[in-house]
Amino acid sequence: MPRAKSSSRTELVDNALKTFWTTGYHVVSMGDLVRETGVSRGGIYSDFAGKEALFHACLHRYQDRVVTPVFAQVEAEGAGLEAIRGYLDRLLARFEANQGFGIGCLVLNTLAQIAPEDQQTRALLDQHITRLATGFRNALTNEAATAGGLDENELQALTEFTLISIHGLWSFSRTTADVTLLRQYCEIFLDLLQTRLHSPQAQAR
Amino acid sequence: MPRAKSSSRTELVDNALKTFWTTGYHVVSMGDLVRETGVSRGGIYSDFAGKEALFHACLHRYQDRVVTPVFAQVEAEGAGLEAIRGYLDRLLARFEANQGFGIGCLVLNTLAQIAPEDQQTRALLDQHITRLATGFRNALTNEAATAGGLDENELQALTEFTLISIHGLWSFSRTTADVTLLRQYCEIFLDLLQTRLHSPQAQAR
DNA sequence: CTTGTTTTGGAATGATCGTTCTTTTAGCAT
DNA sequence: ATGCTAAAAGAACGATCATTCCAAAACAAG
Repeated sequence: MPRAKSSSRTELVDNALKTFWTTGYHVVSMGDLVRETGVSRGGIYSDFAGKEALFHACLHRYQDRVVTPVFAQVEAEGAGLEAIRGYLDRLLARFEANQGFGIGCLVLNTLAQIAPEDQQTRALLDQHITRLATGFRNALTNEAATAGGLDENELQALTEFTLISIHGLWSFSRTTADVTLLRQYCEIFLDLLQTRLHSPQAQAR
Repeated sequence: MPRAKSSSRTELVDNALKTFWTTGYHVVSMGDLVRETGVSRGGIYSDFAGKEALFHACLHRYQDRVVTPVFAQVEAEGAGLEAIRGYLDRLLARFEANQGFGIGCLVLNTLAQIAPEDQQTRALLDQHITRLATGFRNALTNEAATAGGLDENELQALTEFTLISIHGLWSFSRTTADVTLLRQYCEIFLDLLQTRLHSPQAQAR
């Protein structure tokens, strides 16, 4: 009969996630992971095929533990612009909770440092980005519907605009300790969405 | 009497820059650099203290060879919104010239993957971001002056907004091969700047 | 307590890293 | 041509990497 594991393996992934997130995949060594997780080399390799497999597990855990809590409301049925505002508020609160420079988003950090030939990891990152895009499109579509609706092209453009803005927010959060700047950005961004969604004539070019 | 070097060392840095840019600092090995630059290990170490010193030289070269050609017009005296539009056009043209996913900006890529304790590299990256911020503020200030002027706070907010938008553009360019999306984003972004700079009443909250 | 099984901690391993060093090659002055 | 000097090439080095393996500890069952 299998014995219960003394240290739950959810902790292993949680601690590995934190280490990968703050330090970056390539910089983290197995020795670092052993030290930070408190699990021996044998223990890690008994549950994961290797460093990369553990990292992939961390990417999934990141989705569940980090992304879902702040993003689920945007994905919810009936979500609108208020849901997007709430998402940004939660991001800003998270930025504020940390001191000093931010550590950014694990997915976007990884995207900037994976080897070009690492298709498997890239696929996982693409999944994350697709998830965000789908969520934002959901909220934007709902919001536009309350104001008479927008054509598909404009909706797609606003979805991409939102996605790119979020990329910028995460990227820039790594360079500043001043959350006020990020908050100002979010205000301008939300104003723009509000205008584009509710005053479609304003977007004529 | 010293002999003239057979292969100019500007080529060494140029080729190393390309390698670091496409592959990322930590993934690139000295063996890769030897192969990609055509310069032997001895040759590299005779000119640079090590891998990190060579990389720092590449960051400087990146400024001269990549950033300055597309950004100098924004930094020029009298630059305005047109200069920012031109900068974006040159970025988009660069995206379009490449096929497949983009490789992003060397500075922003590096920012996402340096070890937390690498203060020296971080300082170089901060210099780049400060340069961009200063350039954008220059152009935005000039442009606002033609329309009656904006207060310092609003100008600062627009500068940061521009900076964050550029971060988003570079980051997202790594995830898509469709330059049309990036172009749409730029259009919306420029519209926003135009509105904020020339219709200050629109920004009342 | 004893036995059988599982997990653990860390030594061992082969590969690869950044760096150094030695040998070979090539250029210039005499 | 010859001797001198400096650069080029890559072999060699120690350190460190991810991974494997094994002996010892910890637990469950009898």
